[in-house]
Amino acid sequence: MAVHREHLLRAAADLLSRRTTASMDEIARAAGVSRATLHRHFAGRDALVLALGELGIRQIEEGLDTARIDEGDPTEALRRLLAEAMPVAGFLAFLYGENQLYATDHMDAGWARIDERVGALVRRGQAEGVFRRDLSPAWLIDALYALIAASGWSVQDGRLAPKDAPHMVAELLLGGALERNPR
Amino acid sequence: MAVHREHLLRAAADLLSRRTTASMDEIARAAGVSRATLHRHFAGRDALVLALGELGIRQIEEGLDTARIDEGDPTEALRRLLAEAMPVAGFLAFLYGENQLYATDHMDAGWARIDERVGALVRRGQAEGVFRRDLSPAWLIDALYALIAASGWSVQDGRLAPKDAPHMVAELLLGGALERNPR
Amino acid sequence: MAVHREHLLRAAADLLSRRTTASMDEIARAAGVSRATLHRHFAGRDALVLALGELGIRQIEEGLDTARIDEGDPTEALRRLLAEAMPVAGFLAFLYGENQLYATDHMDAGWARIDERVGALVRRGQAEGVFRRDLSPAWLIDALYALIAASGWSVQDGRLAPKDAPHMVAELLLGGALERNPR
Amino acid sequence: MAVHREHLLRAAADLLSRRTTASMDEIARAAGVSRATLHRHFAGRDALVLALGELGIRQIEEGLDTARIDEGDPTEALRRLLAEAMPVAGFLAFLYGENQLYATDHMDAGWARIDERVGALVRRGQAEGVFRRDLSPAWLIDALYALIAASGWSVQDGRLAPKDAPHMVAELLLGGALERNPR
DNA sequence: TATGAATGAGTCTTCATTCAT
DNA sequence: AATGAATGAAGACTCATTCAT
Repeated sequence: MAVHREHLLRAAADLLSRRTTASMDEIARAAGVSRATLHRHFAGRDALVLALGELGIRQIEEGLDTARIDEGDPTEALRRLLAEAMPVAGFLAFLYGENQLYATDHMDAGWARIDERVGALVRRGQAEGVFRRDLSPAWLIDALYALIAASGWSVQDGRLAPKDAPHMVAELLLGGALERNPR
Repeated sequence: MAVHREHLLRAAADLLSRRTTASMDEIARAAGVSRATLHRHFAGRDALVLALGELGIRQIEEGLDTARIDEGDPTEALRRLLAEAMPVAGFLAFLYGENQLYATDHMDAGWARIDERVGALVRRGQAEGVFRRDLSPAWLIDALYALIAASGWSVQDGRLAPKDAPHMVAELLLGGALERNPR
Repeated sequence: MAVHREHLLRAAADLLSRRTTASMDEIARAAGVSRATLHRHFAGRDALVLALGELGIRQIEEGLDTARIDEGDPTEALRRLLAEAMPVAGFLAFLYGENQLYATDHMDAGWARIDERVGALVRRGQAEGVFRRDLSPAWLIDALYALIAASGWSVQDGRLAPKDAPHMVAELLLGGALERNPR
Repeated sequence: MAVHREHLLRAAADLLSRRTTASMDEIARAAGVSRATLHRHFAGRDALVLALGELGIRQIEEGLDTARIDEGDPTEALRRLLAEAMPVAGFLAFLYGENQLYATDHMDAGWARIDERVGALVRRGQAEGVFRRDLSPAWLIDALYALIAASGWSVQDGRLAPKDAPHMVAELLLGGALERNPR
C-alpha cells in the first residue's frame, strides 16, 4: 500500500502537536507504517521536523493568500487571517516551540517571507491609524503568534471551545481586556 | 565544596530557560558540579523539574503577594503583577512549556492556587466593569501567561528590549492593538 | 531491459574490489538496476559473494589452464601464472579478504583444487631443486596470494604502475629483495 | 572497577584482528564492559578505529626504535624490524585492511613517518648495493607490509607456526623463492 | 521481468541513573 | 559530600530482504 509522504506529514503533525517529544517509532506507528518506512521518506528526525516546518510555511502562506491580508480594512484583514490560522493553531503551536526551524536558508527565507507579509499588514494598520503605534510591529507579530499558539493549547486542553477560539483571539488581540466604556 | 540546592536550581532554571532540552550533564556542568552530584541533590530529572516548578510557584506567589493584586484598581493590580512577573518571564516561559508540572498533588495545588488568585483578580475586574465580560476568565488567564512567556522569548531572542517588555505586555493585554481614537 | 547475471557479477566485482563494504544498494546502483532486481538474481548478499567466489575460481582455473603450470620450467610456469593473475589482481584481492568463501562444499572444493594445483607447481619446483625447500609450500602459496593482492591494491592506489606489476611481483617472489651479486 | 582505556584498546585490537566486522557490542563484551562504557571512552566506532590506528603507529614506531633500523647492515636491520613486527602481525594485518586510517592529518602524518623511516632503510640498502634497484622502494615497502600481514593471517589460520613466521617472512622477502645454487 | 514501496532485524549512540571510591 | 566510572534502557538509523504492482 503506497504511503504518501503527505499522509506521513499529517500524522506526524497531529501527533507532535500533542506530544512534542514523540519518538520516531511512535510517529511511525501513528501513521500506520514501520519506523524504516518513515526513515525512507524522511532521512532523519531533523529532516522530518524540517518537512513539517515547510508544511507549516505552506499552510500559513496559503492562509495569507486566502485571507487577502493586503486588502481592505486592516482589522478585517487580521480577523480573516486569524480565521485561517485557527484550524491549524495546534500545529502552529508545535512549530512555535521548535527551535531548529531556521536551520536551512530555505526555511529561514520562508519564515522571513511570512513575517514580512504579516509585518506589512501591521505597518499598514499603523499607517492608516487603525493600529496603535506605541506597540512595535515586531512585538505585535510575536504577540499574534503567541496568542494563536495559546489558543491552540487551550483548545487541546479543553479550556477553550474550538468555535470560540477565533473570536477570543481576535477580540483580545485587537481590543484588549479593558472594557471600552467603563461605568 | 558544599553545593547549595538553591545554587543548582538557579543554574538549572537559567540553562533550561534557554535550552529546554538540556541534558542532566549540561545542567550539571552549567552549575559547576558533576552529574552524580546533581543526582544526589535531585532524585532524577523529573524531581529536578518538579523542584523548578515549585521554585516557579514560590516566585509567582511572592510576586502576587508583593503586587497585592487583590487590592485597588484591577488594572493597576494587573500592571503590578506584570511588573513582578517580567524579570522571571524567561523562566516562566520554560515552565509554561513543561507538561509534567502537575504530576503531584502538591504541585497541582500550587498552580491551582495561583490560577485561583489570578482568576479572582480577573473576575473582580469583570465585576467592577473594568474588564470585558465577553472574554472568559480562563482565556484571559491563558492569554496573560502566553504573553508573558512570549515576551520572555522575544527578549531572549533580542526582538524586544527588556525594559520595554512590561509596557508592551501590559498595553497589549489591557488595551489591545486597536487605536482608541481612530482618525 | 533484460539484465544478465554476468553483468551484475562484473559490476559487483568491480565495486567490491574497491569498496569491500559496499551495500547491496550501492552495488545495484553501480550495475544500473534496482535493489530488488539484484535480489531477484542473487538470493541474498551471501549468495552474491558466493557467486563472486565461483567467478573467481573460474577465472583462476582458466588462468591455470592457460598458463599450463604443470609444464616446463617451474620458474617460467610461475611467471606465466602471474601474468594471468595480474589483470584480475584487484578482484582477487577482494576475494582474499572474504572469510566466508568456504561456506559451501562446492566452493571449498574449488579453492582446494586451486591450492592443489598451485601446490603441485611449488612442490615440483622444490623437487627439481629450483625452489627453496626451507620455505614450506603452504607459506609460498600464501605469500604468492598476498603479493598478488598487494599488487592489486598498490595499482588501485596508484603506487604501482599496472604494466610494472607482473614484473615486480614475479621478481620479488622469485628472487627476493637481495642483490645477487653484492659488491 | 576502573577500566583503563589501554585495556579496551587491547581487547578491541584482539577481537578486530580476528573478526574485522565485530560490532561495538561484541567488542565491549570482549573487553568485559558494557557498550555504554565503551562509548564513554571512544566517542564512536570511528573514534575507536582511529585510536587503534594510533596504537598501531605507536607500536610500529617503538619497533622501529628498538630495531635501530638505521644502523648496521641493511639486511640485518630488516631482520630486526621483522622480528619486532611479527608479534603484532595479526593486529597490523587488521590495520592494513582498514581504509579509513588516514582520515585525520595526525594519523596521516604518523603513517607517513613510518613509511619514511622504512623507505629510508630500503633506499639505504639499495644505495649500499645490498638491495636490488630494479624493485622500487614503494613496492618493496608494500610487499613488506603484505607479507607481514599474510604471515599474521597464516598464523591465525594455523597454516604457519608462530615461531617460524619471522624466518619465513625474512627469507622470502630477502632471498625469494629461488634456490641460490640450482643443481 | 523489473521495480518502487515497505519492513524486521540489527547496529550505533545517547541519556538518565547508579555504584564504588 | 563529591565524584569518576559504569551501566540499562531507549531512541535513531541502516541494511538486507520481501512484497505488490
